[in-house]
Amino acid sequence: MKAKSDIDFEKEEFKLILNSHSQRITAPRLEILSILKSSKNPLTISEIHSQMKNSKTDLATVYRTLNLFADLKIVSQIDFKDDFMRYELIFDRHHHHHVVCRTCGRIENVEACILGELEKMLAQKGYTDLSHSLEFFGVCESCRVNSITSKQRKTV
Amino acid sequence: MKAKSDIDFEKEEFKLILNSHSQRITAPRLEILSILKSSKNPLTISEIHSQMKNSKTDLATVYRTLNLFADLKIVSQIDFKDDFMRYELIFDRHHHHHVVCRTCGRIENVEACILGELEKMLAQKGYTDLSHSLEFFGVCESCRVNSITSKQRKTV
DNA sequence: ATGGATGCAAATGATTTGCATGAAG
DNA sequence: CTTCATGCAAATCATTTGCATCCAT
Repeated sequence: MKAKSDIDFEKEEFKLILNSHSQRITAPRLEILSILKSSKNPLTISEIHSQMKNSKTDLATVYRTLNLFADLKIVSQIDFKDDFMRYELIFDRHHHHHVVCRTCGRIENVEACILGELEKMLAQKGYTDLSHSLEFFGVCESCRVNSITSKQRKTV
Repeated sequence: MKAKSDIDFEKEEFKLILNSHSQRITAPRLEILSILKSSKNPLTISEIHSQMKNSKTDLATVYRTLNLFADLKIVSQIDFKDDFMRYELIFDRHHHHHVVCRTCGRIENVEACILGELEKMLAQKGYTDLSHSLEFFGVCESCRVNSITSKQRKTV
């Protein structure tokens, strides 16, 4: 559990971020930042919305806020090829990618990124302002084990 | 322009593909395969639909067909973070990625792929059945030049 | 005060689905 | 002749938008 001073500190940090982008400081914005900060994984809009204490905040506000944050590059938008966009804080974490288990959906970070060379190649071709998106998909160890177990069960 | 014998050959190829997956050979399926084969870039559903001669083919059929092809791994589904999925034939091309110009939308292939090492690392962590998606975004040379030109125009 | 943020409700638009019919094997 | 694909129309569902009100500055 967080101590009160930590909460205050966090709040000040969020206010600074909003101020530095000339954006108004409002309760929904602070709460959304706090939810994102305390999550290890990228979150969907409805996950964020359902974690809000102030339950009268409208879904539309959550959408508008995260679009704003994405434009300001406060969050990154992540696409796991299901029906939902996911959002993750950018500041205070370094660039990374994700592995998503195709079976249980668990998400792990992949810290390594060796795409510098590829981007260099593209820069030589004349591209500027380069970015990339990279996601991995697979079946994690525990899901593999479970699936083997259940196959054995079937054959018995 | 394609010679008749080429068209026949292509058609036979498509029939073989469908047969090998125990899928029925129908006019919409053959036509969609042909459109995909003749395109250099991944296509959206509505691009495919509007290129169909047999204009009574329903959009729903195009959706169903491409979902089927994706399940069978005849096409790959590509996500450029706009509102549309794109589809590209897998067979007869080797694995590659894309650069999308953020300004004009032009798409170029990126043949190099150096992700083998990263996937190996994930395999050691216990992941199986690995795949990845990788897309680059940037501003292409001609768009950069145009934008500089128009800035100069403004300052004059 | 006043411009921007929010809540509410309605619109949008890509994708999916139910069902009756028609074609493929 | 039976299974499965298609056309048509309606439904779904994430996301966006218009507008009146409220709040941060």
